Amino acid sequence: MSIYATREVITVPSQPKSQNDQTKYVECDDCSMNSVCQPVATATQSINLSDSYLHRRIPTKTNNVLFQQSSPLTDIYAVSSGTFKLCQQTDDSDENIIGLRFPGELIGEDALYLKTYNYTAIAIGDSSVCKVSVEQMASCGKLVPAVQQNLIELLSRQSHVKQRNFQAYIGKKSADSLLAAFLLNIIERNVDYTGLDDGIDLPLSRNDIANFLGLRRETLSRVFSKFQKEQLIQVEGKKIQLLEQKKLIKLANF
Amino acid sequence: MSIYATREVITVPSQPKSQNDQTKYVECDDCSMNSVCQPVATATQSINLSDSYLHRRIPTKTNNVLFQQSSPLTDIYAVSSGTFKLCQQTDDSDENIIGLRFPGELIGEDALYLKTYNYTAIAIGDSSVCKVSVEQMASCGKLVPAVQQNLIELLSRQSHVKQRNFQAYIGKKSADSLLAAFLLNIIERNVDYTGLDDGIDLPLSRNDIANFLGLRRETLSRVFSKFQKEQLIQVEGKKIQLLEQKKLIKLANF
DNA sequence: AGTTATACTTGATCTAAGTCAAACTTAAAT
DNA sequence: ATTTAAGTTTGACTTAGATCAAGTATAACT
Repeated sequence: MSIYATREVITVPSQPKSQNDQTKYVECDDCSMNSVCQPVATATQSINLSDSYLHRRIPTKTNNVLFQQSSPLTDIYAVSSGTFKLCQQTDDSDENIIGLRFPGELIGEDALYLKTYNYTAIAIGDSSVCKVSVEQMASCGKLVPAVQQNLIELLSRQSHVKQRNFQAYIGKKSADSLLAAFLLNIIERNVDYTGLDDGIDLPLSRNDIANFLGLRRETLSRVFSKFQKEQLIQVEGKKIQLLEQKKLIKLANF
Repeated sequence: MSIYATREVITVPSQPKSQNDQTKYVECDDCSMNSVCQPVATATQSINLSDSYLHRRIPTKTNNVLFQQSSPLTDIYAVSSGTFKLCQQTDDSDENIIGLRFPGELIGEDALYLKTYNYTAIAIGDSSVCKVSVEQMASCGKLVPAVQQNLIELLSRQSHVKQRNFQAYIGKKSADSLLAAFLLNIIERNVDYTGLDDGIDLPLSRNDIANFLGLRRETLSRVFSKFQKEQLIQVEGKKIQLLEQKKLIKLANF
């Protein structure tokens, strides 16, 4: 019944394939989905259940779509490298970015309740994802309670990430505090999963960032310029370094 | 080991106790936590496991604290009537409202991952909650996989609520759109759980609403006045009726 | 390379929200 | 019931961000 029944499972090693591959993958140990990926020990045996419902590190090119809004739930995903944007179409046919997902974070888990996806998920920059078949995992869960226990922790973790995201932006209105909060939120989420603590490599355009934060691109541009002039950040194309995290935290009034 | 081991279980009927009790309780059928509250059928028996880990409809007076930020996780809660605010202390010792919870919604579920609560939960107006002991539910879960399956759905549902909340405010900056989004978000959440579709009875002060939305109380007051003059809403004290939902939706640019 | 399109930045005005101050309204206290 | 305090609304002025417009940089195309 699963539409993936005949598709080959892509197995990729935990470390980058070659020394030329500069892609920063999240370590499996640091990934949200880890708890449902690892071999599960039962009373009598330790088996790698995950192979039966898991596709690891599927390469996903820029602008590839993981799933479309309103389509029925089949899989939930974890980002293993790159970035994804979650979009909804507005009435005036503008694309609206309603969330971002970074390595180690889940995509589509809220559809477990809804049964259909509530947004379209699109790769920005070349990325990769791990994918679990909901149907197949459910079967395994009936056999092995630990799989379910792990899924519970995973969902709670994602719930916490969402709470943090919400807190980051609610109640902030000035352009300075919004951008500071945005940069810190991204850093925070990347520290959790990749260990980097002051560098961002974000393939989002200024336009998309402005759209997401509810600012005009001109205003965002001015704040970027100001932050650079004040030596709070250092920008080289899409790479952003935070030079003065403490001052940014003050600006974001965390 | 549970600190609640000696506390009496409060059992309250699903309907209000007397005809004088005007409190609007969420119906158990409509509650987030329903899936872990109802009797669970196993192969050989149908038992009401819930009594062993569940306290139903505990009355909670205004300003009562469910738990303090940073204290260790013991229970997760569902609001059965009233409203709760989730707060964090800022460095300058201001109270910061970082979320609201309405009947049928969960509180503290993100601590399943964290193991400690990440905010302080306070009743605004007389309220009541249902409470599950995490430790005791976990034991039951090992015996009865259905308990865990239900918890998974519950967490996914809450994840969806949080996504909707985030979407409601992200990218909105004008005072008009923020207030419209706020009112619609609350109505939406109350429709899900109580079936009312255009009335709000919100014990939050204007000051708290302004704080939450990142507006000044003067600005919020002006927008309230404007919305009333334009016949979009009707206000009587803490009761708010939405007269023109379509216009409000346009304002909130949903 | 040179052209065209797209993305980003900077400047000059205008408008919406912040700030400060005072009046009014509702709730609490004696 | 009267006083006091807390919450809310309205007005006058200032400031931050939107808007409109032009310019520069970067990427894509032939």
